[in-house]
Amino acid sequence: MNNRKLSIKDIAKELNVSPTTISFVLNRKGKEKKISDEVIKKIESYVESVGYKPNLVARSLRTGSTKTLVFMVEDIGNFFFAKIARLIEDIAYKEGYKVLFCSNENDDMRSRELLELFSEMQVDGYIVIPSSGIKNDLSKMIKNNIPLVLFDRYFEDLKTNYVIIDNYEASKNATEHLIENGFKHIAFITTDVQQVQMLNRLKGYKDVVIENDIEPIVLQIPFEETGSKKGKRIMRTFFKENANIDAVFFSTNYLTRNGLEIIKENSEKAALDLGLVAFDDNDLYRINTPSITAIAQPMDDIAKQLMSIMLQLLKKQNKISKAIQIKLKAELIIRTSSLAK
Amino acid sequence: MNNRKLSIKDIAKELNVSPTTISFVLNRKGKEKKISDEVIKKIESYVESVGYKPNLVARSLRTGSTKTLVFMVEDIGNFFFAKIARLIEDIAYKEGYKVLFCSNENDDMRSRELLELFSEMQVDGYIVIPSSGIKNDLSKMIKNNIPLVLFDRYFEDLKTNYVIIDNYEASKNATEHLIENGFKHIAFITTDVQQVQMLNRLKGYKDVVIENDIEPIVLQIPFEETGSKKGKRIMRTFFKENANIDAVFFSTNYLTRNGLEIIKENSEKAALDLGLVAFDDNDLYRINTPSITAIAQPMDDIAKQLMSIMLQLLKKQNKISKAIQIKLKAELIIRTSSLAK
DNA sequence: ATGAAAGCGCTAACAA
DNA sequence: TTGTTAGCGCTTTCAT
Repeated sequence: MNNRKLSIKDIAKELNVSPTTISFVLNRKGKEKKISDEVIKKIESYVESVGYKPNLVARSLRTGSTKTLVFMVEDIGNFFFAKIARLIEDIAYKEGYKVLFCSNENDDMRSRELLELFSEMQVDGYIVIPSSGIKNDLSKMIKNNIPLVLFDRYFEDLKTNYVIIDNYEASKNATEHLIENGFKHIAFITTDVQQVQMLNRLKGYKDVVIENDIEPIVLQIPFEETGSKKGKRIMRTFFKENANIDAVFFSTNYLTRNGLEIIKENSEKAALDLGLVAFDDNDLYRINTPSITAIAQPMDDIAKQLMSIMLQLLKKQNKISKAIQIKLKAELIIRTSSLAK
Repeated sequence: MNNRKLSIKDIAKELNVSPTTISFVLNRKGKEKKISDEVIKKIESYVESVGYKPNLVARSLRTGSTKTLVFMVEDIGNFFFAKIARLIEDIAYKEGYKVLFCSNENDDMRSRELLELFSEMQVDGYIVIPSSGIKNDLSKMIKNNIPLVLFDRYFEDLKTNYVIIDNYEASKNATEHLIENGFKHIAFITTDVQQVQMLNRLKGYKDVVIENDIEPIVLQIPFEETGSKKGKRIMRTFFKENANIDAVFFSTNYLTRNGLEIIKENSEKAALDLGLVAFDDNDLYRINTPSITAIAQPMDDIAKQLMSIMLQLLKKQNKISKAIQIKLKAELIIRTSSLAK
């Protein structure tokens, strides 16, 4: 019933060897440091038998590295982010890193607080979806040569590493697809946030629609209201005032959810007749009636690229090289909701 | 361009005070330790001006507490777990704790590795969904008085803190509801894992069905096959061999997803005629056609209770009291999928 | 009202 | 081939 945890010192005393030797053996540097097989065996078997576990906090203090990464998104409860988180987790642990997930609520203050906290925690690297007002904070991190990779969005005038998808093209493809299927009054429902990824989605839609001599019909819901009663009211009014709409393109997943609900309120029949495309796929779109056409981001690839960049940064600290910027293609998964009626 | 981070020592030298004094001031013990206002102000403003940030690793080594919790679930990418994670995160950060999320894949080896890692990291507490073979590991933790709360499931013969829902009752209610709506051949689709929560769901179904002189129709898919092609084949065969089924009760969310897909393969019409209840709610069930009746776990409450227990444990270490065990009620959200056809 | 000094558990440069 | 020793940056007891 010895309560206090064993330390290297205790073991050293017990075995009549120095802490150094034990440290070497434990870190598998035994051979390298030419510790005799006999001693190695003695230490290993003793350590095994008493179930000694090293204290990582002490090691981190000494080495300056915590082997911990941060993964910061808007909301870790969101389907898309949760899935990416899972993929990141897998890769990170395989490489010997733990990862702290956190949600910044797309809020600058919160982002700042979190970044500060993690900096105090001495985490080794950051994978983040930036809220729109933290460019300066990120810029400082970059100057201090802290491993940082953005994703989902970025700042045009900030030389950061990032992994994004080609939102413009994805949006164009989806809009073209709707037009090809005979829809003439295509609404685009989005938020009013001024983030590159959202603006590019909007632009993709607009460009195609105008090119085809179709009038854009855009609804921009205030960001704070995307989930609220008021937001729903705004959508309801929008549909009422634009009764001629024959297709809807939702720019992000929570808008799809709320939008579909409102569309169904009126009549299930109407819902079936409407052309439909959603940005971001969901497991359940496949089994919906009608199954919902969606733009699927390549989550596996995003996670892989993020971690590949991160691991590179982690290795060659200091050697400042230019930013790695990766743009991936999203896939339009055509299901029945967007086919000619 | 001073690269190295400032330490308390540096500041002490600069201001001609001792590290002790600074530590007191930084930890808001200035008043308590009767440091003069003048010195307090001097230190605070200097610290502010140079942007000094304490090193939490060093603090943890010294204090023995990392202010970090672990939240371990099957798969953090799963809708239900991700939502709870988000709620836990909120509460934890408010209380000054960070939380490490991780997925154990319901695998004992992986669970063990993770627990070991976190123990080495000196985390302060554990909130976990246990895989079935780690009872002994948990038992050891409890003996060592490590703050631990289980959820979703537990071991009958292990005196742990836990938060669960009344699966038996939830399942009974759902089954009764289907019977009341005139369904006579109700299938129950589940996995073959021998976990309390799953067994209770099965039992709830069976008891009600037998009580009503209805023959149970149960499909238990091997756990490893729940997502695989083989699993789908098993389901397909099951539906073919039990053509008289008029309602299906899915015991968990991934089974619902795959099951619905298979049901729809044959005919969308058939899918509409089938009575349907799913364990665990999903945002999209509401907007499905038909909207899907689901058993919703009280996620908010689960998160609150988990953290409330955890915070209690964290406070009164050592004082071994008896296990806190909480059973919450799930809610049957009746939508159209389960109504009399 | 403030400071000196020890020590948390580990690693690594240097010594032997 | 192994040991001595000095810290990593902080907190806290004890002294003044």
